[in-house]
Amino acid sequence: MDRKSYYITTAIAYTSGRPHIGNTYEIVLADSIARFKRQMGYDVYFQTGTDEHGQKIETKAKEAGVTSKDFVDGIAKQIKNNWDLMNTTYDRFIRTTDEDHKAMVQKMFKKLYDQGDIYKGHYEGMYCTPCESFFTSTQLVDGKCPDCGREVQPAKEEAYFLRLSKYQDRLIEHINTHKEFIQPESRKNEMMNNFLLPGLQDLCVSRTSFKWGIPVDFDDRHVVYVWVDALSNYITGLGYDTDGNHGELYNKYWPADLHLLGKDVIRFHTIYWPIMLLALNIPLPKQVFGHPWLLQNEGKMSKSKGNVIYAEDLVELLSVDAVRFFVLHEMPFDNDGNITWELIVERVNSELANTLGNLVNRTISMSNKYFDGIVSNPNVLEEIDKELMELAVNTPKKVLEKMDKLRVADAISEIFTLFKRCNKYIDETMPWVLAKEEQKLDRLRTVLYNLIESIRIGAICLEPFMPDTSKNILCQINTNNREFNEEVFFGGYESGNKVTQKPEILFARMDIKEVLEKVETMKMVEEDKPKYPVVESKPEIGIDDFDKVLIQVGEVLECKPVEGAKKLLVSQIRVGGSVRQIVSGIAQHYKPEDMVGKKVCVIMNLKPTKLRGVLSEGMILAASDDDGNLAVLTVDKDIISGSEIC
RNA sequence: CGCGGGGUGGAGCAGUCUGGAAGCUCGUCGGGCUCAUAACCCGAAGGUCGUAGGUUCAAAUCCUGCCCCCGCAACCA
Repeated sequence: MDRKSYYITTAIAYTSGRPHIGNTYEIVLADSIARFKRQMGYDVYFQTGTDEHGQKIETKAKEAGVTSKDFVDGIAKQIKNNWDLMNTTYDRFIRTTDEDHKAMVQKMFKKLYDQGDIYKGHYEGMYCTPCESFFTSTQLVDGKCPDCGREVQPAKEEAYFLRLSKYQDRLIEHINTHKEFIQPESRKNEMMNNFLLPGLQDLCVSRTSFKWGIPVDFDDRHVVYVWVDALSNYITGLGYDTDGNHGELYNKYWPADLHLLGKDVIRFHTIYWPIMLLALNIPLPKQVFGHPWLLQNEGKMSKSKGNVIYAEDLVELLSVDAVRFFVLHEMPFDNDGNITWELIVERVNSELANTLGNLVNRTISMSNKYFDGIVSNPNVLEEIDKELMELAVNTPKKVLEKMDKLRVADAISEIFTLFKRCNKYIDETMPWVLAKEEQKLDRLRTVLYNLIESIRIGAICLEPFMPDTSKNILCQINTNNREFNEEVFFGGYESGNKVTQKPEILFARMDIKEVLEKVETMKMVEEDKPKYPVVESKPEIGIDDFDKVLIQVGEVLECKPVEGAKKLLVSQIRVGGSVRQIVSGIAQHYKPEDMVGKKVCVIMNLKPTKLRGVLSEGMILAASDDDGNLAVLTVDKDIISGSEIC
């Protein structure tokens, strides 16, 4: 019998910068659902990846002085490393710069154009030339560019449009008849009231203002709008083909069971994407879930606010599972969650160290102390055992119920309720008292067996959320019975097994003061890292271009300030047999007497000019960074004045 | 009157759809226990559920007005 398939995706991450804990949350959330479905016996395909095109990336790459491709290669690697660090089990990491993806997006665009769903038109709006961006009149701030504050002009640009209007009624119908399509429901209302019911404007799906994108193959002045490009990944990654020659994965897994994404991009996934699919005559995904954000102190995380928390830092201080636990447990279903170091430490101490870690530790310790680690079940039950046993058996069911509603945080809480009940059970049964009386040893054995068995069931339930911890616990109690089963019965633990002799601390308690100090230290290290200057790249030149510049070594004979100028020094420089007078803007960095005797590099064939009325016959080469530091170029070894630099 | 979400003991949240004695985690205070990671278990204090009205035998929950916070507003990905 074929197992039921389950296709889950995350939104692909935009490669404009280093991923922070909010990005990491999404992949961990998706991973926990994917793992859970696998545990339930589904044949799961889990896709994630990176969205790598667009103007923003082109600009950022330019600032960094690298090609767009090199830029996204670097970030994509960072993102993938981050996903791997978090122990996520994706099946494919797709990049929108992958050749198979690019080729199919072009075919899709062409097909939509051929059938008339994409048409050529004009985009009109207010244009800001320095920002190379169009804005609607409502976006303008005081009639000026919202980004840079400069004047904007009305402008018109040729562009391709997707006929959203044609499909909007079908989409509204679909949303109304598929209650589960958009989750949580509040997002559905938002989309309906804001966009669908007032009526959709056709979407501009091409750009000519920049080049970093997938070219429209029949009109190469245009590149495909990044969202059209990005959303397509969900089917191109499976081998969808416009001609119907789909890959095996596509036939098996599409339509997707769940698109998981941040609430900020829900519009793209519940309006544009379904309409693209409708136009291509492809079934719609079954569910789109817009998860909330992880916020830090009442504000969205952003680099400009300097309040960004990175997963790598968290993992370094805690552990992968602690971080997974925190983000999964702390994030409510449809409200934004908070993340602060104080909150993290509190949760780790209270839930992981105290409730779970200590429970496992004390139970194993008692087994060793009283029975040399042998856990057996003589079945000397008492009334008091009932509640624990019932709860243990019901926990997997409760987890399933919560997971079916994507209530991941609640699912985890159910598991911890069981662990808390175990702790209480220890106090109720008082094993240390039983141990004192010979005739109560079988009762003691039963109590410990009940605990180990409850821990076993809890640990199995924990696997999707905290895979390492789950495995660790099951190893420590030394059981091979690790199958998740909804209809679990109490007693699956192999009676007579021997638990580990030395229980390992699962989670150490943390001290908030120490943690904050370490965070400070990490921040310092971060700040100590060199800040590379932003240098705009220039067009490629040949060696012949370089040859046009004559640079020679010169020796500074004398140097004095230029009268009336704060920044200028005038130097007499001997270059070979002749002496040149050169004015340089270095007065704030060098004293005149420091310059004398230096062997500097001089551009000789620069057109002479007058600065502050003083003749300058060339230029001294110097390097400067973004913080205003400046250093004059000198030669590494002593070499005779007049030597050419080549 | 653009749209959506939120305002519940000191902190973070659930409960609101389907009205019926206000719940969870942390913190505070008191007690118990000693197997364990100063942990675990029990108990207590602390809330007029943003505010003003309305419906009802009964409202955190339904209706109306107001105040405050946050997000979105479609060429920003």
